[in-house]
Amino acid sequence: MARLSAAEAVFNVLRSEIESGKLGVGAKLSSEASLAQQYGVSRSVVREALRSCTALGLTVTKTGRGTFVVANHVAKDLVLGQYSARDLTEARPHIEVPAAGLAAERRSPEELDTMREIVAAMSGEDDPEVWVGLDSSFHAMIARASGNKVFENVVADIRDALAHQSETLNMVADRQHASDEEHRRILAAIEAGDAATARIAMSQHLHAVGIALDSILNA
Amino acid sequence: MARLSAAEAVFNVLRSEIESGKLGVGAKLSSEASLAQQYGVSRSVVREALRSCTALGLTVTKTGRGTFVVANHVAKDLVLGQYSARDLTEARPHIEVPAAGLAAERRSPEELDTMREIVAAMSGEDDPEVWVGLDSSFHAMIARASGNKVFENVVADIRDALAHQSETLNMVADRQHASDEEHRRILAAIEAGDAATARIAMSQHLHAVGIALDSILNA
DNA sequence: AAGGGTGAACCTGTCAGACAGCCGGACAGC
DNA sequence: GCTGTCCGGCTGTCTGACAGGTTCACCCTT
Repeated sequence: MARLSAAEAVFNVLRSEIESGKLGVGAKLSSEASLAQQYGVSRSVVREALRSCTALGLTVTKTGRGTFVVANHVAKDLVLGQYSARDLTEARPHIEVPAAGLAAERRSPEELDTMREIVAAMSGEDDPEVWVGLDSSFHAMIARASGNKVFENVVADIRDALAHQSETLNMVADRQHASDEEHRRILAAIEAGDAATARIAMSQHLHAVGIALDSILNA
Repeated sequence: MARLSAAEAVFNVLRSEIESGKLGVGAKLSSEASLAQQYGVSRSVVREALRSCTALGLTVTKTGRGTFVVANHVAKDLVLGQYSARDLTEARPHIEVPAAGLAAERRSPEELDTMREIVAAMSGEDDPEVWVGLDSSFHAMIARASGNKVFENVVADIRDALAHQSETLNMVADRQHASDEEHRRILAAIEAGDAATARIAMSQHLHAVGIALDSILNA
């Protein structure tokens, strides 16, 4: 590990105190002078550390008043609808298929229960908007059950994007019953701990969804 | 618009020069003293502005040497330490391999140029911290060249996670020369528009990196 | 002539001190 | 009660200084 400079050290302390929630949003930090004294460094060093926090969006500094916490964690600057339909169709198999395989191997009983509930609820659901929400939750749940936070996060991203694309709703009417059946097959494979079958079932499901999306977009 | 301080103004100028590509990845900025003179401010102000750039992951500063550009855009989504090493090793092939294939088919001449610059800069670089920054930019650039924003975003995520894991730095000494060679092979395939070879080369590269990481973690 | 060592020049990291301008609150006067 | 003024605290910026890391040309040795 590279020896860190005093400024980096102070920055790390400040960041961890802010992110740990010890300093709530809206709280005022001590003055630069007193922070300097507290950490045994000069004011210049404190100012550089505070600049780093500000650059990350954790704090804002007001002339004559002080520095205030404005966020507990580095903001996720997610632009809804930033993904095109092609982006999604193209990327999802590469992410959700292996995630389904891992989910079959690693899912906890609680996660399995949640998936069952979701699938059951979807079967009896005919409100498109509700159904889409459940569908998203199903995919997100599989990603979480994969035990891999990368998959979990990217699927959450995809879910948010889909939820805000009107094409999704248009698609539901045609695809709902077929999807329900595909979901049951995926769930069955994950219940059985059969990773290979889970991957195949997810792959087929996404393929069918992709075709349906294409046909709507090209209509 | 709030009147901005001199430090903010200098930061904005530096950031725009870096993000516009006027200062290529790997380039060295002028010294703090000459930047101060150039913008008509004191060195303290320049240092605060540089800290902001560093906090955003655009630059790294090395004692006695200078400040160097390591990325030309700000990652949207800083997720410090969110992913475990296993998460990353497991997920990366599923995302970066297809991304490399798409990049071979879709890369623009400009993107190709940037990749060449990064690879060239890496060859002559022996400072681990700078090299890691360039390596991250290379992977991020491939993801962007894939033309798929899902891949672009998730690789940016991974990049930030890796940049803040100390294991990454420990790994570099052993892997640097081998990685340079692997990067050249990936770049060559993307230059040639050969998607299959690009996928294979990226797959081998990630496999090697994964093994190196494992050996460090289990040591 | 090749090679190795050394020092000067340059760079960043940090410090102390200073002053102007902004802000909030206390306080006196109306 | 309202207002205007003043003061103490805070940030924004500057200056000058010194320590320690880095580079490279130059010189001495071999």
